[in-house]
Amino acid sequence: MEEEQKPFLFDKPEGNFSFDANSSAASSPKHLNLESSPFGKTNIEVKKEDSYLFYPPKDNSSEDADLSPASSYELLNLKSSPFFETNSEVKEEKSFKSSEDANLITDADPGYACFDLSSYLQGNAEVKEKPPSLLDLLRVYLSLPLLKSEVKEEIISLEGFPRDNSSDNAYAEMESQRYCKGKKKKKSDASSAKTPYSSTITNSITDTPTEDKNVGSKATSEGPGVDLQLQPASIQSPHIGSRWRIHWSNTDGGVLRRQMTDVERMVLRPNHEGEQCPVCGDRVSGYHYGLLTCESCKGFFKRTVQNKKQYQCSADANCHVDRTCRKRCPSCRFQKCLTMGMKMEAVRADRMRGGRNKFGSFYKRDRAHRLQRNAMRVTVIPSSGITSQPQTFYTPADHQVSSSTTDQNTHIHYYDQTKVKTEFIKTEYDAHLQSPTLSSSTNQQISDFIMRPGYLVDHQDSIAALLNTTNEDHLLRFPTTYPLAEVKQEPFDYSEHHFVHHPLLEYQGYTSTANYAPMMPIPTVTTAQSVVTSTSSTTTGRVAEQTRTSPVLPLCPAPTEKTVDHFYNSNMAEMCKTLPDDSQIIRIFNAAKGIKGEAHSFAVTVADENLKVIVDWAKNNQLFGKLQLDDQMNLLQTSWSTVHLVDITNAMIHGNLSPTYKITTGEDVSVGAVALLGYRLYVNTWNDIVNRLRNMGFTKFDYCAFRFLALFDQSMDHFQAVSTARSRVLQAWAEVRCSFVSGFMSIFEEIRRLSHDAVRYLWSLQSNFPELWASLRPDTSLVLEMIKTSATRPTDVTSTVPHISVPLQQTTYAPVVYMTS
DNA sequence: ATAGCCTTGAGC
DNA sequence: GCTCAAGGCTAT
Repeated sequence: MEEEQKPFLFDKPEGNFSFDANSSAASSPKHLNLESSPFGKTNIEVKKEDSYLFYPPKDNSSEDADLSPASSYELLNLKSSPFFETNSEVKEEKSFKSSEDANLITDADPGYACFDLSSYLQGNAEVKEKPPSLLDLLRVYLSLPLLKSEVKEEIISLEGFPRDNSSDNAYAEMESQRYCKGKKKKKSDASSAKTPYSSTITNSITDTPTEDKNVGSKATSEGPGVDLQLQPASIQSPHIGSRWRIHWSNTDGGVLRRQMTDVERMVLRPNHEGEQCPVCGDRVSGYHYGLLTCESCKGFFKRTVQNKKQYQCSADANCHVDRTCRKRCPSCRFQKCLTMGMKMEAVRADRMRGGRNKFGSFYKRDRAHRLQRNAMRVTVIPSSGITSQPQTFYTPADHQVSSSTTDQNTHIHYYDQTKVKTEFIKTEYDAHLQSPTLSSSTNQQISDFIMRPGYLVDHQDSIAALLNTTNEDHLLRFPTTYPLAEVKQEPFDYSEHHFVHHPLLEYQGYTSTANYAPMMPIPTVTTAQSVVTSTSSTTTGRVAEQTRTSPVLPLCPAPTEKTVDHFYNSNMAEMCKTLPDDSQIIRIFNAAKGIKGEAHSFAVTVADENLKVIVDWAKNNQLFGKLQLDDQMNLLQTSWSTVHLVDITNAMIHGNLSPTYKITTGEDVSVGAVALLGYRLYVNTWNDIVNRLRNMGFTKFDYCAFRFLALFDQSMDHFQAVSTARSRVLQAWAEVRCSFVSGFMSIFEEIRRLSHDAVRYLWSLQSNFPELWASLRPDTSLVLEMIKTSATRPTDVTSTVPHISVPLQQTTYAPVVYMTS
């Protein structure tokens, strides 16, 4: 056995181990059997030798094993593992609390060994003879290798697009299980445990679902392990709180794994998953009445039309509509449904159920358009591994995207050369379906544009394409939108056109054109405008002319092959792809507001949850990965607060967060107070920053640049990886902004300073308001531990950003109103 | 009234 | 026979 294993040790010092998974299958599924874990019998020997150990699949001859992530022979750092110190003392079976950790171990997984960082955060873990600090756990997490890209590809191939015979079974089961609800989906298949390699995807997906609402609390998931891939929900819901899970399982050959990253989740995402309803931002459930919308807007639209409801807006008919307030003004909600493209005629007068409607071909074409459009920016992950540079595909055929004559099969012909390519297109396509980040203000611009007279009649497909493009497209002023180019050749003048036919016009109560998307220009965006105008030298003076009549055109010049080529090959576009889903921060806020505690607890909970997102994002960055582990830790401790503030700032700019959140104490906490970790003194300053950036036309590119510049904090510029990252970001950013970045940079510096002030403030609570500090549960908050560590470590002379050393001027943190709640 | 889940059935 | 976008049902 030992001889067989040696090849997997590579050139690491040999750490002997003898592990027989078969001999130690735990009898109780609720028990953690350390003895059966790779740590169980190897620990002592490894201690003597080295802490590193490659863990091979237990059965290489298995066909499935070849496809499993086990084939990547992951590296375990046993010394860093939380089991390391405790293991020798736990010779026999050690159990988790079944009540708390039922979600960790499924019935289908006897012998499942699992260590859950979330449990540690909650203080629930049993194995804590010498519990590692939260920072230790972070170190473990960072030290874990990334999964190999082959795994992703195999998963994709099994999900099948187009399906092949080999994937039919899994696919069909997925489909059938879509209709199994809740507990029915729960795995109770004991045979799964007996045949650990029964499913390739089983071994590939270690994602563990957690209810979105359960941020920071006990996960209610069904647990990792066997057959998760057959539960779409497990892949679908990006979840908070479970991302830190690291587990080892008997059933899949003994691989220490980490949670899927956002990127991987995106790659794995099934249709519409993660997409946001263009009306309210909720999760899209499919095409409804002509548009990809959520279930609630579908129902709302149906009820409204079927019952011929007439709503009256009590305000100015321009109420904001999002998931949290969609019930508030049905008038504006319905208006937005129509504006976004829902079709009243798709509601059947005869109420006949089932079957297909006349929009079938529209949906199909729309899908094809999206697919083709997004194929243009496909990045194929080379099978050789994650270190290879992605290759960007670009095809001139995509210039015809959204043309009504586009052959929907074009992409298939073009890309079906290899399975991997085709399948990856699917995931990219899915990922870009109605971008979750399309802000309402952006939508408004779009609707302003499409509602211009004459446009609807001749450009139905174009409208659909336009409406369904990503936020990135619009925010970046890069067209979706070859059809747009056509349109632009004939500048519009509102005064010369009449409104076109629309079902709305025939609907009593909605006959006023005033109910259409308002024609008022959006606030002038001088910076963005000048940048884009200067970029599009090929579009001639027509741009200037259009500036007067359309709020959109000047920001969205007709694309040239050059500009499009530049965009789709730009580094910035690649960087943007790594950003977390915009809805992430919304979910964090919504979930955290339910956590018991006052405003500071709310803020710290939000920060803790977002920190996990930030860590995953950083961990997946190549340059970040080039840093030594200690430097990674230091960098994160320095930069997390700025990244966090940037995230909330971006969400606020684009209207993704409500201004205040009511927490369990009944208090309304402003987003600013949360963003600043409870430091309300500077909330107005921050609000001002938000407004200024909004008025400057803060785009996703800018957000991307801010986030990277925040992570790779200037104070760490003496590291090669950091300085390289910073210069790359600045260069890419300057390219897309045509060097007009100085205004943004000065505001970024303000944000950076604010974030550091906020951290100092929070730390000051420890001495100034010990009770409040204690109420924040510093023992279970990674954020607080980071702050504490930064504050108590020796000052780094190379840093330009002072570490928190002493509580600042106490007057600054006078008891203001922090204690009101 | 809302919104999540369920049933239906034409088209593929 | 499968898909998926219709309508229906029902707990809240």
